[in-house]
Amino acid sequence: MAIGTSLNKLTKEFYTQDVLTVAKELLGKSFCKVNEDGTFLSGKIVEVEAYNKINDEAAHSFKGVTKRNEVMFMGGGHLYIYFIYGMYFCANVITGYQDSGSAVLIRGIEPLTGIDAMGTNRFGHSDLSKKEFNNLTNGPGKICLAYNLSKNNNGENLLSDRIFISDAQNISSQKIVVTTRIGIKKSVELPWRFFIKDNPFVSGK
DNA sequence: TACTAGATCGGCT
DNA sequence: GCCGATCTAGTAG
Repeated sequence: MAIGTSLNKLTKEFYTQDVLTVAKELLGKSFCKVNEDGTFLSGKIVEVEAYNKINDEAAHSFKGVTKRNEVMFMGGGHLYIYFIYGMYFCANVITGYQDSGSAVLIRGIEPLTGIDAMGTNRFGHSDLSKKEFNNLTNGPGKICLAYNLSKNNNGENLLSDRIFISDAQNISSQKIVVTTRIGIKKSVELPWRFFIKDNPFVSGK
């Protein structure tokens, strides 16, 4: 908890902004988790995608509240974690006010601290090869494995001292690349994927 | 490097 | 029943 309180944690006001604003401004910030044994996991967010209830058929919230997506309507600053393809989890940051149904999917992270623990979570061992290190957190499913995030963490509050995001200098707009989103079939034309140019932990190509 | 298929299961039609 | 906001291992070139 000392760690959580000493860092410059993002506030409720940050998360209640518009989903596209939050998505862009999350780039460069540190996604942090404190394990029960005190291990501090953190990494720089380098790739995100925005999802929105309005005009976005790819969003889980598009058709309204269900048991599965109810966290998306709980208001900015919550963590929405869902199960996909029978074996993986994906982590999203909820944005906007209550009932917004908008979220930012974390797709790429550059590991900073707790790398040994992340390696053990993902590959069963630390002391990673270069190849393993480069594949540690460059994708949404990989991030959840490395941070050991699962259904249990669905709905957690990012204003807590166990899982949170700490502030950092904004990435200059010249270093932010905007493209369409990956891996979806609907609303594919929306340019709502943002990543840091030339960063090796961006997923895909 | 590039493409293909397989793993595996909860949510929704 | 069907299919997905994924990842890996395998094969071919």
